[in-house]
Amino acid sequence: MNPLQFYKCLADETRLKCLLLIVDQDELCVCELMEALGEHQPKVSRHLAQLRNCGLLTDRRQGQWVFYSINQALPTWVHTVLSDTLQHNADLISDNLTILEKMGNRPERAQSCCE
Amino acid sequence: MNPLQFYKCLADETRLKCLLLIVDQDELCVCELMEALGEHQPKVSRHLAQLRNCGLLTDRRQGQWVFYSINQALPTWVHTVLSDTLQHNADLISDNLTILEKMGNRPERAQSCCE
DNA sequence: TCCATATATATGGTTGACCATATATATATT
DNA sequence: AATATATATATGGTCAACCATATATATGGA
Repeated sequence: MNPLQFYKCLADETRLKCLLLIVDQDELCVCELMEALGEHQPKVSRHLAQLRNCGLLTDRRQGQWVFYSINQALPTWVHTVLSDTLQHNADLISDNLTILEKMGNRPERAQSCCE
Repeated sequence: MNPLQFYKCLADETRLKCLLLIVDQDELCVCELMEALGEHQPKVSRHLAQLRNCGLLTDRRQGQWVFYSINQALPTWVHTVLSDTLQHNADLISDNLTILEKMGNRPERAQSCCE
């Protein structure tokens, strides 16, 4: 992971919040992120695609939903930077987490075959 | 330190390299950074001013030179991110460090009054 | 067909590059 | 000491490139 590319990914409010929300929640789908952030679907989708193309996120489809999570193959220092940032700036997404928890109709996560 | 502003500062090659070089060398002046990066003076000066205005760097004038260093008042997580980034991506500035070490006429650092 | 998600295009705003110039200090010359 | 010059750094203006957003449309599964 090239640090310059990595920090460019973090240098946008929508992307930064998506990443921190996903770090906190392990896995979120586009509609949950839309709701939590109060942003339109194409905007969220576009930024998630960019984060996936850069290798920061991986996605898995389950029925109609696409769930995004942090790419576990990333080097340790990248995970450290992300969790340090969240830990010391939890207020940045606290409102979004509150909205997420109040959200109705959150998609059920199916167990994957081997869990 | 607002994380978004922080990461915007890191999301430019000139600024990222300036920061990592200064983390490595503790303190550098504009002419040393120009030489190490092979960039023109106004460009380097502009980016350093931005980093100082955001609170990432502090400067001290000594004769004709202005030395920049990391603002020690920054929160710990910021220092951690910077040193982690350098430690795991040393190759990013290794060429620049080589140039710096070969540079002639590097300004002498005066001891401050209390050291 | 409906719902969730992705993509294409156009537009507006931001940012960095570049050049010229300004300021400030040091050194040299008279 | 006064003046001229050199060096180090900062800043203002313009332009082009890039990026984010919005709208509209497309895809793909239930």
